[in-house]
Amino acid sequence: MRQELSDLLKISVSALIEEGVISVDVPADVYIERTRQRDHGDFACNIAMILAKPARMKPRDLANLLLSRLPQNTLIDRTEVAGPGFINIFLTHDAFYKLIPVVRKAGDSYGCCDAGEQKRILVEFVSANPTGPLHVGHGRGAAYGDVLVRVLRAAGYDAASEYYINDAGRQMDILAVSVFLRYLELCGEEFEFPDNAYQGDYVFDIAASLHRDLGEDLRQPLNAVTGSLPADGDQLLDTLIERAKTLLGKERFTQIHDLARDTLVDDIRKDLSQFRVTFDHWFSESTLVTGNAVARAVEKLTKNGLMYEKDGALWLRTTDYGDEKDRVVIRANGNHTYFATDIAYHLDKFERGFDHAINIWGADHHGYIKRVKASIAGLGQEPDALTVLLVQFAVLYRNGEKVSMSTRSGQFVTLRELRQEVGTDAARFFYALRKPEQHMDFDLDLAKSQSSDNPVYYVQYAHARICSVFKQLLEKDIAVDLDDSDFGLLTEERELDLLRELSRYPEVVETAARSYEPHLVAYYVRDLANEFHTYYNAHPFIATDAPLRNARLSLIDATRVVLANALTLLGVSAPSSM
RNA sequence: GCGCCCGUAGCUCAACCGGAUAGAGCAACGGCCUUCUAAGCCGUAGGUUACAGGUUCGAGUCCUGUCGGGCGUACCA
Repeated sequence: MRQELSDLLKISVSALIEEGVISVDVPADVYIERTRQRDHGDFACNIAMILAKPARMKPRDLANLLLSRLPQNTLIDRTEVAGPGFINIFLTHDAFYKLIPVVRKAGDSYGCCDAGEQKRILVEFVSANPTGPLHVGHGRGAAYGDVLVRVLRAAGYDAASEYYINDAGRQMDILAVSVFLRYLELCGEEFEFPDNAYQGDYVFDIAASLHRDLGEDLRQPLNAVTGSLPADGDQLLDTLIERAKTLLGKERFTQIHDLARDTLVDDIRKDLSQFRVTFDHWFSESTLVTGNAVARAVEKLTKNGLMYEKDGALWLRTTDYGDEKDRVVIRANGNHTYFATDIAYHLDKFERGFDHAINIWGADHHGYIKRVKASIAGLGQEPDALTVLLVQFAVLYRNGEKVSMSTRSGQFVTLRELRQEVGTDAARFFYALRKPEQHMDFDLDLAKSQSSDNPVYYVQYAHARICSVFKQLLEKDIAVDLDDSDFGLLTEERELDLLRELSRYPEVVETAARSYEPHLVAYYVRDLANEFHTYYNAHPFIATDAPLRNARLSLIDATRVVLANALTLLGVSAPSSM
């Protein structure tokens, strides 16, 4: 609808240029916006004010001239020039009426468009270390990423989702050692469990399954493991890792390591799946090492003259691309850094043929953006081919008090816990109502409460109400013919308001996709529910004569379709009864 | 110190490439169920958009500075 109006005005501009009345460049796109106030019409256009200066005309005069060249059409009822030079456009009722059959016929594809031109986009999100269950902070990234992927697809992008499994680093070794220590406890050993090893119950569970399957095969003399450890926490863990690797041998240490990883990845996958978040790919960091991708990336950067050696380490000259300092890729001890696998990973993404890569990171990682973009540029890619979207942490409040979280100490509210207490629908909608870069206060008591404060019920209720109306019709055996309705009977202000809202949906989806702001869909669907509830309270659907009844039922059926579509984009269910 | 993000009603948050009179929900107050689900609707009240400048026809939105909050500044992951 907006596009059609934009095209009409573009013809006006072109006409004036051709006639030689004004001498300006043809604008690529004439921007039309929804008005905030009803008496400004349905749409407004500021093109006259933008072109006034280059055309050397007064904005209002130019606006009138543009209107005089507007082509004939059936959409526009009347136009006016207002304020400093706005062109206000009032649409005909027919322009809205014809939407009803369009929506009902399109069904779940209403709102979809081809704005994305099927460009291939890879969206990587969550990517939490598989060293423990997901917490509510990951939930925010998961909800945001998943809805973004759904919105991108609806807007015509070929979007794929991916989870990057950080399974090649020290944290995983610490997890393996934590499991090993719990295993020794199960063998009857007694010692002080390091307080900076992983404390969670899941560590114990993995150890228990090892003990069940292998008995005491992995048992080592306690003194060889925990004897005379360094006092420093980090050194203590590193020493334990070394000893475990030596005592068990590489094969058996890897066995524990992989069991821990697979158990946790599997747990995360199930957890996310129940949160209705599924991934197209699960990408393992360790395959970059074993598959030589890291070496290949380093080689490529070396060939491009961006690597140098200093103090025994290999550095990437990221300062060439605006980073504050150069970064180490290969440490003096020969180990690759996390950054090294990240470089290889992004090289791999583009080698897979994606036009664009989106990374959704926790805001605490913002310091890495420059260096990753630098490495992409160093590999010969356009750095803008990567967009990093930051999700701010949710600060949790319980009983009015801030909840502090630490994965290592095992003190955190898990996503699973939230889901089970709040429900997936409410949790997802709660997250979806906030734009990602906004700091978020997450009130656990409110989210966990089943009260009507939670806006998700408000929207779902609107959908259920419509379904209920149609159920009533069946029960009362009232004939309904939605395909032959006289929409001209829909003259109530509330009906036109509702239609106007329905017409907005495709624009919302497209804007949400283009700006990576899926929260717009959440706000839209709440507004739509509000329009419907207002209508519902003001006018009867069933207890009217047949022609009006059919027209009104067609309208609310179209509303039902859009409510369901928007909820689906948010990954929230649309119940037919509540 | 430097860098990034943020600052909008009492609280939580919106505001469509910069547009006209900044909007919702919650909390407060007052109304609406013999009729399709009251998990609903209608109304009232609530604001110097942190502060000070600047850019222009027009700024919550862009620029500069100040204040306040969060995060980051590793041969950690």
